[in-house]
Amino acid sequence: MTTVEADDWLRTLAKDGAEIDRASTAERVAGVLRSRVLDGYIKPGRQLSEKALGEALKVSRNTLREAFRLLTHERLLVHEYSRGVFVRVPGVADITDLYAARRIIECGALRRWPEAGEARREAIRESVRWGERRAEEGDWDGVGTANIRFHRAITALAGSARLDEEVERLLAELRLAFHVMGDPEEFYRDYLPMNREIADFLDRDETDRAEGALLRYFDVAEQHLVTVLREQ
Amino acid sequence: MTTVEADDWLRTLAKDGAEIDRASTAERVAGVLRSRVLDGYIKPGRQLSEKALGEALKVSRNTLREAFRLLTHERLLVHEYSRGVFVRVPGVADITDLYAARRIIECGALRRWPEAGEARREAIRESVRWGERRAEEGDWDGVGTANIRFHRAITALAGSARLDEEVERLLAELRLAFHVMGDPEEFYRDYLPMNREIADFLDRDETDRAEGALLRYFDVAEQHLVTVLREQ
DNA sequence: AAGATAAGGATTGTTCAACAATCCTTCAAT
DNA sequence: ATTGAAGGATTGTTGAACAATCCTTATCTT
Repeated sequence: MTTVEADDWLRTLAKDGAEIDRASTAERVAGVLRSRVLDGYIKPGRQLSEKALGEALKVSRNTLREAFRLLTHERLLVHEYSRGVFVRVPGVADITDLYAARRIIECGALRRWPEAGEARREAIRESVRWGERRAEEGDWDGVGTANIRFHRAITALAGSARLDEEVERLLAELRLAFHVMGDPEEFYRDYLPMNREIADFLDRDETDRAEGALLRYFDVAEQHLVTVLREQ
Repeated sequence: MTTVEADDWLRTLAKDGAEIDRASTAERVAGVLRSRVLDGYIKPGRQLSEKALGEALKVSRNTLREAFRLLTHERLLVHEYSRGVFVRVPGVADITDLYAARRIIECGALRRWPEAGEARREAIRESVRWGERRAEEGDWDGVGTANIRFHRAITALAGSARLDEEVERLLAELRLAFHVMGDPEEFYRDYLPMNREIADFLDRDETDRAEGALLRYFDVAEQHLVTVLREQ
């Protein structure tokens, strides 16, 4: 190991550390809240009181308000004038809209399979294999994560960072819906074989049939969510 | 005019007024800044000083910071730790990504033409007619606005509010690029006939040919923007 | 002349306290 | 049961203060 090599990895590490330290407190708070909302610790409908949260997180109300503003654009929180900030409760209309958007984006991206590079293609296959392994071990959280990775990988076929970002937002909102509906295990179990079907069609370059299968997935998933939400 | 009817229009009017008054100062400031950035009054690259802007708009620095947080997610502003907030300067990579995203979304939405309602179809036609009238009167700002309406109308074929919102963001970012490049008159003049072509294909239900024309528009427009930005 | 270092000034990031505005809850009157 | 008033809690905004960071300028060294 020469000095030049040592300099390289040290420089990389120093750069990573610098990026971490340069996040403002408001951004850090937003990150903590985002995680807590997405993992279901803070449930949909819950009010985020400035006073209580400011004391708990030991930050000032102004800093907290900045963090809230960062999160409302992600549609995870709803800001109501004079009433406060709440975790969004997705309704049936939200689900319908989310799936309408996903159909356009993900089916459009899927059509890019013929010109996609091998890394992007492999990401789709790997997410399916990973989900199947998780299912064999009964790790349903892992299956859910694999499903998200599958859909991210489809979107990534388009090669647009902005599209990836928007799909992240859509998927995050869908996670709120899961928290409303409770245990999503049977949700994921049924759809893993559909992901396998889509990936197999793609591997045979049968893009039209893959798109048809993806649309069927969206139809079934949406119907399932809408039905469950209607029962709440 | 019966009392029932009178109650209806009064109630509607009172509701409109209530919505207007319930915007917080931070949101109002964000709206003012958004408009100023989009119409090019505040140019890409300009720093928005909290001190100067707070004095000019007669709001406190804390309120201004909230407004900034609202705008950074729209990708109009860039927030740099300890250095301040700047109007984003789009580069070539941004343009490439913007058009990659638009190809997926707008072409995907265009495919929904066969099942679209008449109102949505008419919005596309009307935006083209409107642009042609603006061009006859030499109103190039109006032509630019009509072009934006055309693309909004295409997106609206998908019937998703979230998609509409995302395309608004993409189009807003593109307007920043126009401000970098200067007078966009010749940009719009050349593309008005392409919009007409697309609308005519749609009216004949030749959706594939319309999509082909839309892709050609994206290719030419992107190339034009990239070329001009490279010269700056 | 070019590069490095230090100092000073300006701006940003955060906190705190205060007050106004608004909402929500409770209680009393009808 | 409904309405109105009062009180309490929370949100929205302001301004001052201080710490942290960056940028500019001046000085020193090579």
